Amino acid sequence: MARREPLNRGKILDAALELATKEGLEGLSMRRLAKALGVEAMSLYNHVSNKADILDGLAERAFDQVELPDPALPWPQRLRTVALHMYEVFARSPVVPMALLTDQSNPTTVRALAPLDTVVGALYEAGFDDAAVWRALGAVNSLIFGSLLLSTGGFHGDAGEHAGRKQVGVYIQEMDPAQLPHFSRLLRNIPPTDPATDFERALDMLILGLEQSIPF
Amino acid sequence: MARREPLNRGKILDAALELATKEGLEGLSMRRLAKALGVEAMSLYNHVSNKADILDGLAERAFDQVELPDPALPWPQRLRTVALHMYEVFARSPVVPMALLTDQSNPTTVRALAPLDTVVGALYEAGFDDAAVWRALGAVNSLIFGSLLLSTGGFHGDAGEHAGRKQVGVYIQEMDPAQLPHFSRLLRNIPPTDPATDFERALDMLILGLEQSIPF
DNA sequence: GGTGTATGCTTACGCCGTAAGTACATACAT
DNA sequence: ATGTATGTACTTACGGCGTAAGCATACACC
Repeated sequence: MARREPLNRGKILDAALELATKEGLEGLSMRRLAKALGVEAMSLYNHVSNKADILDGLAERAFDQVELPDPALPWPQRLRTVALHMYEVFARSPVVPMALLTDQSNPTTVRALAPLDTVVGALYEAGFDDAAVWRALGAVNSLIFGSLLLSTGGFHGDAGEHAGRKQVGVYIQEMDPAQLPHFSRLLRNIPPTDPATDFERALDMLILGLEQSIPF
Repeated sequence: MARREPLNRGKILDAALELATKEGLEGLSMRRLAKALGVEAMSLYNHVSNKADILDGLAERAFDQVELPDPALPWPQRLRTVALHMYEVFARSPVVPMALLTDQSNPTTVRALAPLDTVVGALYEAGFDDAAVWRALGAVNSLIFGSLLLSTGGFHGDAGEHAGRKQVGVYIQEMDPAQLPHFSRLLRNIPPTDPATDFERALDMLILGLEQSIPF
C-alpha cells in the first residue's frame, strides 16, 4: 500500500487558511480541514495540539508578514505605516482578526508582538507617558480591528460597508424614510468607497488627534 | 398537575442576557438557556424562531436603551453623546457587540437603527458629502465596536486592556525585554485606566480630526 | 362535552472538538 | 534477518451543539 505523503504543521496551516478564507471562521472545522487534506480529523492532532493552536499559527504567520517601518522615520509615519501594514495583512486573512477578537486565538510569541512593540515605541518617542501610550495603543488597535471586523461580515445593519448593494438594497426597501431620514438618505447614495482607504482616512484623523494631544 | 407559569419571549430574552453576561456568548446555548428557565430546549422555539432571533432581541433591547441627544445641540456634541451612550449600553451587555460583529445577530428594526440615524444626521449637518459621511460613520462604529471587543475578551496579547494584572503578568515574565523593549516597558508600568474613559479620549481625538476635515 | 389551538416534551439528525485505543510503516539495534 | 521502538494515521466514542418532526396535554370557546 503506497505510503501517503506525510502531513506536517505547515501544510495544515496552509489548508486551514485556505479553508477559512473560503468558508469563514465558522466553516473551519477539524473535520472539514482534515477532509481537505485527505486525512481523518484526529490525524491533525499529531501535528497541532488543538484548534486554537491552528488559529494561533495563522495569527503568527499574519503578524509575521507585517513589515516593520524604518526606525529612522519620524514617529507619526512609523505609527501610520505599521498600522496600515497590519490592516493590509489582516484584511488578506480576515479569519485572523476574527479569531483574535473572539479569543479563539491568542498568540504570544515575540514575532507576533513585534508590530505592537513598534507602535508602542513610536508613542513613547512622541512624548506620551505610560497612561497615554496605553490609551493610544488601545485606540489604534480598536480602529484597526474594528474596521476589519465591520468590513468583513459583522453588522450589515449599521453600514454594510463594502458588503455590496444587494444587502443594502434590502434595507432601503424596508426602511421608512420618515423614521430614519438621514440613514435612508445615506443608503440611497452610498458612494463606492473601499474599506482600505476608508481605514486610511480614519487612521489619519486619529494620528492628527494624537499629534495635537502631545504634552509639551 | 399544576400548570407551570407560561414562557414568553421577554422571559427568554431576560434569561438569555443573564446567562450570556455570566457565561459569555459561547456559553449561551439553547439547551443551557432552557435549563435556566426550567424548560426543555425545544420549547423555546415556540416563542423565538431560532438562536439568532434571541440575539437580535438582545441587540434591539440594547439599542433601545441608547439615549438620543437633544437635536438642538451642535453636531459634534450630538455625535459625541450618542457614541458615548452606545458605548456605555453595549459595555453593559458585552454579548451584544460580540454577536453583532460576528454576524450572529443583525437587527434591522427602526428602533435599532435610530442611534445610527442620529450619527448620520450629525455628520450631514457638519457639511460632509455622502462619501465622507459614509467613511466617518465607519470610523465611529469601528472605534466603538473595536474598543468594546478589545476590552472584553479579545486578544490579551496586544493589550489585555482592563483584563487585569494577572494575565498581563504572565506576559511580562515570558517577554524578553531585549526583543520587545517598548512593549515590555509599557507592561511593567501599566497605569490603572478604565476602558470607558479610554474610549472617551479616543472618541474625542477622532471628532477633533473630523472637525478639521470639514469642507469649507 | 367536543373541538381547535397553543404550549411544552421527546426523539432524532448531523454537525462540532477531542480523548482513548488500535494498526501499521518505517528506522534502527541486534 | 529478526525484533523492537517510534511515530503517524485511523477508528470509535463521548458529550456538546442547533433544530426538524412528531406527540401529549391543557386551556378557550362553542
